Amino acid sequence: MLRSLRDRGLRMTPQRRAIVAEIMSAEGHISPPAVARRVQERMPGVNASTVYRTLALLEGVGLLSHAHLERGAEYHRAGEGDHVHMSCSRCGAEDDLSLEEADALRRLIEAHRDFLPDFTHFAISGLCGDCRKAAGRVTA
Amino acid sequence: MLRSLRDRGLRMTPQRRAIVAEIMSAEGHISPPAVARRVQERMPGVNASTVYRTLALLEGVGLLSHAHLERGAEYHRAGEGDHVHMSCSRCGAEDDLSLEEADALRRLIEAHRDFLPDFTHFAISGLCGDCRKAAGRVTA
DNA sequence: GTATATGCAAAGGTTTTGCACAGCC
DNA sequence: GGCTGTGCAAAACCTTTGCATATAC
Repeated sequence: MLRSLRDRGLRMTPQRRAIVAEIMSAEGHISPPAVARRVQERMPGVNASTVYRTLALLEGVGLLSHAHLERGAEYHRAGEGDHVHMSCSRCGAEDDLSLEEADALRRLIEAHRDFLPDFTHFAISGLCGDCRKAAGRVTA
Repeated sequence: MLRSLRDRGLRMTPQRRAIVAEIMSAEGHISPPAVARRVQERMPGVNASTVYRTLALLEGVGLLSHAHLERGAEYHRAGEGDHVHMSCSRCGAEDDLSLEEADALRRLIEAHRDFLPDFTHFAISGLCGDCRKAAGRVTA
């Protein structure tokens, strides 16, 4: 991944190393402010603007992607680990859908519309099993 | 709808009337700052904080819902008109999916997971037909 | 040595909050 | 008249930007 940067005439600075390390070590997604906080713990003085610029840069190169979850944009390693986020609007529980599973959704939409969906970009909101039962009791 | 408020011991003020009117007249979704701007055109002096408080209130009562689109949260009348937003990540084109169409997606997810998705809450990102062809030419 | 990256500071935008006053019921 | 709602002002966030300095290559 360092190579991706070098090939573009970009530099591998200590700050970038730290930011990359933090995102790679974070399982799943992480928000820019969270990245900033964590990086600053290990490397005080790193500025938030550097974090934002680096995240945008790494996304531009294709190393990272961002997705929109309930709390806002979150970054994650691009590629292999991609998956669809499902979050319960009632209790906040999170679950994932593999790309294989999402593929069935994709085909369904393509059958109706001339549109190629990317379900990894926005989360899918809804009710988890437990909350569904609970809500049913209250509402009905 | 005024009744929904009265029944809760809530008051129908001119500001609320204006805010409700603005959202109901807006086809589709509208962001809080946009609501504020429009309301202030007709009723100068209405404060943004009033708009935010009112939107939250109306959502709590069930009159409004908000959805997350590419540009952030947007409010819309709850109920009937609900639909799924699909937006092209390349050109920004928007298209909708009816709830009937979305129902097929729902069933698919329910078949795999114990999760009841609400596709109206987050948009679905992807490539529209035109951009898909265009992107295909470039990438492939 | 030079172009890139960073820190700093400031600004922009959205959203929230505390408080005193106004106004709906 | 009492309690809710509003305006105002301030603050809390998040994010972006301009510029001088530092530094990777």
